[in-house]
Amino acid sequence: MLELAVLGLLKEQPLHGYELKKRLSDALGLLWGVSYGSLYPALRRLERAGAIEVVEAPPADTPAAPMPATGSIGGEAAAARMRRLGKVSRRTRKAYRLTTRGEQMFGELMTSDTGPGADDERSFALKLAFCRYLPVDARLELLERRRSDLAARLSRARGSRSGGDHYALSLLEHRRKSTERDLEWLDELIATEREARAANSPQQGATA
Amino acid sequence: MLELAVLGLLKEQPLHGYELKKRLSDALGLLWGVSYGSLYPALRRLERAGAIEVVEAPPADTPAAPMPATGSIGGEAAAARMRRLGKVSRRTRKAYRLTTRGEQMFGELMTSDTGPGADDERSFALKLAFCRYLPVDARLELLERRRSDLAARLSRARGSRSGGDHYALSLLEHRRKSTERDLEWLDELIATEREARAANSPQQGATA
DNA sequence: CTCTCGATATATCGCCCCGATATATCGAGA
DNA sequence: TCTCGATATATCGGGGCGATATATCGAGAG
Repeated sequence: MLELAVLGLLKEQPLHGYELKKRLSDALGLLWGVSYGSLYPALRRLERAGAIEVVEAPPADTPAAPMPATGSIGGEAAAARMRRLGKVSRRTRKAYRLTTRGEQMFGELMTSDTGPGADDERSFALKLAFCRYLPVDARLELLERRRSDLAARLSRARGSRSGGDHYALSLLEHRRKSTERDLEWLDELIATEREARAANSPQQGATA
Repeated sequence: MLELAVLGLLKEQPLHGYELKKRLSDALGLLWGVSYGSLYPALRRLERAGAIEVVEAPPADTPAAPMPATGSIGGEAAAARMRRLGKVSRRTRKAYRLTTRGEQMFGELMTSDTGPGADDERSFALKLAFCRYLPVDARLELLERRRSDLAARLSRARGSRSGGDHYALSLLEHRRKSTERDLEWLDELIATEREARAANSPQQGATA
């Protein structure tokens, strides 16, 4: 799960742990605030698996690892000043870059079906956030698999006879409605996606 | 989290692990299917903490632990038959009973504020499921705390300017609407609760 | 000028939860 | 008889989380 998030973020550009944490908590903070206690072990796992590799980031004069000027890593000027003063500070800062193996792993994770588990929602939201990296057919498959999962859950919810007090009943009902809304939303997404596919490759309808 | 669920179920009657698992997965399975890998350690923790204690459940002729006839623990007839035949089978079956300390811990867990964390929703749903054991004021506090948490999340969601592609935007928007629905639902619950309180003790409005 | 404070940055620890798996008994039916 | 599914308890590895430790750096207070 976390692996996928990291891989997805690193597809754009190399980043170091702190920045990854911020992006996962803020930008992708739709749901889910990742902790260092999971992030750094995840980075080590990915490194061990050969999916990412360290690039020596720091002082701006290292041409080997050109970090984008878009403030993602600050402090280069300061580091340069220190070096001029004869100090070697260089606080430990490692940036990670996606390898070919990492790209491959990203693709596998994006299309793998972990089955409806506990963090269903997180998992789907994450995949949706990186949906743009998938070919159109894979996008549709992702959306439709989610749709069928939710539909199954809904019919299960409808089937179970109500046991419990007022509060439990109300919660159950609210969640049922909520799932229905989710399905409607998914249907919209699917429709949009189908239109886009039809517009981009209309010959598919004629040849197949 | 799991502790609270176990404690809550044991308030009704003593149960053994397997039955607890079933009830947590089915009856309370609104969300959340607990695994043995968490349940048995949780039982051990609770036992260590003195919140629950083992009652020797099995063969129906043990008057010390009168299990309710409501099929929660089956197999007594079979066990009796075996005993008649001279066999001592007695497959290991331990039922757990809530202690006074356990009742106390339940109260603490129900009213404690873990703050908006990851399993926000689970936690609230769980507390709502056992809401009936709380005094009315505590119920209202529970509902209102949840309301303020959701309201905070909503305003945060509204505040963050949209960054991301079509999919991320759509997801964000959908989740925003979803939270709004949740708030409406909570408001209904709160209103109902207030009416109930007013009906049960109308003098409160006059004396205070 | 110094001192502290908050942001930057990496890393680890213990705890909880989960899925998978092992083990064993028992009733029902092939 | 033999297998299958339900009953029942337990453990293992691994991931995620909150808390915490450590260290540097820029900025503002005194």
